[in-house]
Amino acid sequence: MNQDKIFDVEGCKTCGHKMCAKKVSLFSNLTDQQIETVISLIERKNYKKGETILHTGDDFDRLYIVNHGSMKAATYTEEGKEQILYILNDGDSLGELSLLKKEPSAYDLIALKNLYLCTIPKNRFDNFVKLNPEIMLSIMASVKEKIVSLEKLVGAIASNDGDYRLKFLINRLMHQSGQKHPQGIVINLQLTREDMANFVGVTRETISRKLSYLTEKNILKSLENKKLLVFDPSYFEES
Amino acid sequence: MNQDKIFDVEGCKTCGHKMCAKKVSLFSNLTDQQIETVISLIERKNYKKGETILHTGDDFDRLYIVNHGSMKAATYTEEGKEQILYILNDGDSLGELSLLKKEPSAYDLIALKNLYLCTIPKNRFDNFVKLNPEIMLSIMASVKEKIVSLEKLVGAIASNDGDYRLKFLINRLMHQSGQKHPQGIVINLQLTREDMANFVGVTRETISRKLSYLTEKNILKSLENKKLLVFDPSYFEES
DNA sequence: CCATTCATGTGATTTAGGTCACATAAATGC
DNA sequence: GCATTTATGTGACCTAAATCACATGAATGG
Repeated sequence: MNQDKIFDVEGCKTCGHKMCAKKVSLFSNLTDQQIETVISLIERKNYKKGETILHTGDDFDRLYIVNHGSMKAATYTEEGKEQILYILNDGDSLGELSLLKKEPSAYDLIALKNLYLCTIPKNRFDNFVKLNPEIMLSIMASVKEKIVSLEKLVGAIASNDGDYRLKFLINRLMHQSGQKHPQGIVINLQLTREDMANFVGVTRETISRKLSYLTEKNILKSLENKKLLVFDPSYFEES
Repeated sequence: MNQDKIFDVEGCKTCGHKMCAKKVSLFSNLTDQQIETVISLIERKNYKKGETILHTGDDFDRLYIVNHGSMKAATYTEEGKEQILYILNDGDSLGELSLLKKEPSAYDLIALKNLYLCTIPKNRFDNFVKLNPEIMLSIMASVKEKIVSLEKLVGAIASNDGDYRLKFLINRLMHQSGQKHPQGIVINLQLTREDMANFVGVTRETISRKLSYLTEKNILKSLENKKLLVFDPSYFEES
């Protein structure tokens, strides 16, 4: 069987044998009927860890939905330093605004883990929206979430305080993808230290040192496979 | 005549004796008929420099449109440091997403100059959108602009490079509100050094020093009334 | 119009985090 | 399973900008 690049996902890893579009917040308010239609519009692909899904400048003409896995959206400075703007995981979507018009992508999309990705081509989605304008509200909610998340990121980075930036990062990751664990909360996005650094605007050395410190203090520790186990989530909650 | 707080703007300062809603990008695609309707929904108020229009936590249940003047939207860190997220001037709007639902404001809105402000209460605007759904496209365009602008701000601040942050700031201000001048481009937003600092996440001292340096190099100079005259705009263009 | 507040410029000092350098460890591919 | 690449930890050093301090200048309000 050709597992090379494209294959048909039998179903989502979490809920069984259907793309569980309902857990995608963008689709959470649709009727079962509408969900069926949405599912029929979807194209599925999978990507291996590290693979680039879309390059800066390529046509951004799809709605991207992470079925299972994680990916980052990143820009690059003139000197080549990566800036991660979004980290997406199960159920997250990107490109709601590609509805407007096809445009060259402002970022690279890169898989952080093996990725089961669903996309809906712009023209199909446009069509669906025309026939089901109620979804506009969900789209706006999703876009609003992105704005709020960017506003908070600006605030965290502008603080110029490494400890605060890291706190913000862990807090964000916990809420976005934290899973219960007997000893606390596990973050399993398979981010490298460099990814973390490139999200909050510090160097990998700084992340490394600060994580060492937090490990020493028994606030968290790293597990196999780039997982992070947070013993004391409250340490990262905004005070 | 009571000029205290509320008064009826006869018309916009720029184009004569009508609120020139057409120059508001949000309304740029509406028919004259629709524009008339929009105008009928507007409430007008004016504010003096420094006045707070809305406090963090107050109901954010209006669409705000700057008719004439400028204002900032700012959040505050735990230690009380201000972070400016948006600087709005003539024709700019804020609160397109208040369409979704009334929510406590995440920021303070504060007038930077004497401000002629138009607002449309949520329920009226909701109603208009229902009857004129085409405007959704303009709303999304406006929201998209905000996202792009935030993404760029993140990149600029995350660079951790003071010179670059300032370059970004001046570049942004030039494009947003720059006016032609025989010797270059004038920025007339009446931002204090501290405002500039609080937008790009540095201290006022740093802004002060870097502006002194640029003045020495004849790249810009400050004029009366907190105006900035940029002699060499190309210096600030992204390379 | 004067007094007080607020904004700005600039020096001196401190410091967090960047940079460079290297050793070790983990992952990957043939 | 070994070799090469990629990721990580940590020390030493350096630098840009924060901080502190103060003088001057501009704006504001009674």
